[in-house]
Amino acid sequence: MTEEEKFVQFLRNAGLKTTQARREVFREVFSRHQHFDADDLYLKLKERGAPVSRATVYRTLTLLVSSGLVRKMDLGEGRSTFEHVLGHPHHDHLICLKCSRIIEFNNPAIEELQKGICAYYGFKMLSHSQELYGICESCIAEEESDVD
Amino acid sequence: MTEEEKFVQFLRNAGLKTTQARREVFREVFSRHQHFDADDLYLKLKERGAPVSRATVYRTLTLLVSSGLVRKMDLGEGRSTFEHVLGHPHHDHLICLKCSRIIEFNNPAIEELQKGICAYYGFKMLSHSQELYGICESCIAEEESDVD
DNA sequence: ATCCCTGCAAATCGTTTGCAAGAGC
DNA sequence: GCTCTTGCAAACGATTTGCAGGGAT
Repeated sequence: MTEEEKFVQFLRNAGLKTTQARREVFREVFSRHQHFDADDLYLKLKERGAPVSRATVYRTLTLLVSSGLVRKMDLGEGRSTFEHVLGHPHHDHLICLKCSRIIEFNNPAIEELQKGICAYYGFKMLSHSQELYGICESCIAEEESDVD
Repeated sequence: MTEEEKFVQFLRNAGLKTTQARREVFREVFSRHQHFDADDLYLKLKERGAPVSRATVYRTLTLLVSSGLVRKMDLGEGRSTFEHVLGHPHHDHLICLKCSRIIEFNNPAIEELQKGICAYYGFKMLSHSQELYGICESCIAEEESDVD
């Protein structure tokens, strides 16, 4: 079953309708393989001639998150960041404070340690987020050459 | 040097003034040993008879963060969370999604692994945040007894 | 047909800011 | 006294929502 079929199925199960606007948002989300925010999506849809109101973009993103096809993250800075889940197994982020680049990483050893911490506190972990903030390799190189 | 003296010194160095309002906010922040948000502070100050406007609470929190005496965190849910640094060496959080309780933990092994990840990507880490979301021990117990 | 959806604009919420009056040095 | 501060209210930016008209089943 394709991701789009899964979404349609999700809508059907929830007694919701498969509308043109929802399809457009869906396609825009799945055409990207980087992180994005609601406004990125809104602007891209408008620019590509499939305008959907901001309200609908937000409403559809909420549905996509409920369906489990999209992940919503809070990487600081007010707005929420999203990414689709397909081909994106769980990972955490390195976030460059200069250029805002986001690098994904996955470290099973850390995940194991997290489980141990939860066990210690009798805590049942449902999800986690881990962001390392700093300066990425290319920005460091830039800083070194630039003598501004 | 006490924390308050450090704050006064910070203000002085920056050519800023040590006002009554700033002292009040400072004291309220340092009288707490849990996490809080700007509005908690605003309300507590008003209730305790040392009212300071919300604007000033926000402005002073910004100063406290710049001075390094207070840490600002984004634990999701819109508002920012703060905590003072005194006696609070670096730590991460377990956050209960039912009762909002926050448990602090510190795991040097994880920190080491993070450093390794950064080294791998040539990334210079300046700070990090790690939050494990789930259900805390007491809420689990409650769920088991309650048959609602 | 029925009920769900959409766009719009107004409403929210946390936070920031311009401005005129007031307090620190 | 000069300058930094404050409180107020308006401004903000992201997100949500009420409503009336328009589509999907």
